[in-house]
Amino acid sequence: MPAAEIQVTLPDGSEKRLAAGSTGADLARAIGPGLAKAALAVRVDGQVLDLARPLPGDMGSVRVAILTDKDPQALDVLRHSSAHVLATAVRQLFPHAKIGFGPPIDDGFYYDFDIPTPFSPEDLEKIEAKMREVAQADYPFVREEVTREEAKRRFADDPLKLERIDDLGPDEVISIYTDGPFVDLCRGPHVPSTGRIKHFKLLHAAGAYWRGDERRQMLQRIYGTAWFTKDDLEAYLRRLEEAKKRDHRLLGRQLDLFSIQEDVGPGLIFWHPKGAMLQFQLRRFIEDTILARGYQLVYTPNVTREELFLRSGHLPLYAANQFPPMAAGEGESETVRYRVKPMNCPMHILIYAAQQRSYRDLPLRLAEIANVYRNERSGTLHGMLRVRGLTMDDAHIFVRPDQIEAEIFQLLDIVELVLGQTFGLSYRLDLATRPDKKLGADATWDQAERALEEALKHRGATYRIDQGGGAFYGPKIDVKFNDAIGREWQGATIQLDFEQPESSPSASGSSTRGRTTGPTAR
RNA sequence: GCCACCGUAGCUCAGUGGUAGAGCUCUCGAUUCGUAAUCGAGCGGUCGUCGGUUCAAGUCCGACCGGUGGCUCCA
Repeated sequence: MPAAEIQVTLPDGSEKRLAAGSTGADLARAIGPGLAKAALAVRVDGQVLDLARPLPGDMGSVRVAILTDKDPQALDVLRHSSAHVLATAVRQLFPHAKIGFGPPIDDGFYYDFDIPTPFSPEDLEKIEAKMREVAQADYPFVREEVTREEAKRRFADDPLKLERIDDLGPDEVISIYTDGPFVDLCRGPHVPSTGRIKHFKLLHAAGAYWRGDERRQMLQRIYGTAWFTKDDLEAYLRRLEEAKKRDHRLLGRQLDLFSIQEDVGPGLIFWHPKGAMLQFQLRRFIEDTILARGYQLVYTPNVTREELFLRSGHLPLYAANQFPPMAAGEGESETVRYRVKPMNCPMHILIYAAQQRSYRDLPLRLAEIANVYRNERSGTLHGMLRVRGLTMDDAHIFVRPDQIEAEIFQLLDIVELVLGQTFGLSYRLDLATRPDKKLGADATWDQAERALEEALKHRGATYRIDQGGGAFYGPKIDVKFNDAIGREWQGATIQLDFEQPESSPSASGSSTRGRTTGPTAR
């Protein structure tokens, strides 16, 4: 027996009674005509829903907020709806385009299309013009719930959507949204109609693998941005312009700090005198910082017999990122393969293992500001922020299990001192857990992941879980920050490794290795 | 690596297959009240590289090198 009335509690604590089956729009109207006009969506017990959805009436009083353009959550809704308008326009101009995903993102939205010929800049202009027509037409966003069979029938010509439908769990509600001529499989919510979307701009097109998987087909992605007011849109576009002026690649040239020479190769940095002085000062600062915290400096070779990286487990799993081997003659006729080092771990472990160690020696903190070379994929290179040759502030700490937490605390302190206090960067912590390609037993991973998470929790740090983002030898805490253009980069990383000490000939089985990489980049 | 776009003077960029250009910088000169940009002149280019098409290629085609944006912030 459904209740004849539903009771809602508004954000200001007041309560309202509505007839059963009333929608968010009904509630807004009941509160006032101004709000009814400004309303975009509702938030019911924390969940954002379409204005046209009936409010749930079967669980007593619900907390309901009417979302307007004042609410940041409403901006996501607007952008999600903008993505649908984009797809609506593309389908009008390119009826054969198959649709992928079209979510809201920070500062905007995108939509992926499977289309034989990629979009040209002129296409984007036409699409944006068509989007304005779609917005002007003020099509309502109509939601319906369908069965799995019905959904498959409706999207029979859209293989990407069919794949998505197959991935939906048996209990999930399948909803589709229609705006004018366009129908999309979509979770929602959306603004009431396309007319609410007024201030937007398409930014650029780019290739993007279906589901981010490079083994799958390449789709054509269109990025755009959308805002509630013209001022917001213009301010955003201005911000992009300003950010361009602060691009380190531009400043590097203007201030004569560094260059990259085609004769030498991509991702390899030449530090000019002024830039080198900056690096010199930074190194001194880092060295002072870590020496004061019980780290000991070491220096190790830049090349090594390949054997070392075989033993450490790097080669099978990391070879794609290492430069190919070079040969050197040794002895009478023998040729031995050498590798440039991409990281220092095996080297530092050799120093640790060079003599008998007692648990009394722990923690042993070995640090090196080292040049390493990695064969990064050409498409990922970017100025000084993604390179093939870099100088890393790298340390390996050999610890007993009961010392792990204290060391992680100190590492996070160093991160805060350098990134936060010294450079004023706001950064984020990610706990990256075991990847598919990995060494070691699950029990070891359980232990390592738990140790990192405990340290984060005890410190009261906020962090996110990066599922499967760990290194092949252990989980890690990644420190990420944004550059002047708003792009995100990985700075420091704190990693736990139970494996390499074990596979190393004389390292103690009870020791564990922590490792940190600082922000010194080259 | 993959997709798109781009590569012309030190920098920013124009340049329907037919004799390589502009602004800024720089050098010199003039002028001045000219507060880094007043006026004039000059310097500066195998048009990324290699090959092809053509009577003729910066322009069209191919390969390569390099750069820019992007490659799950999941229906």
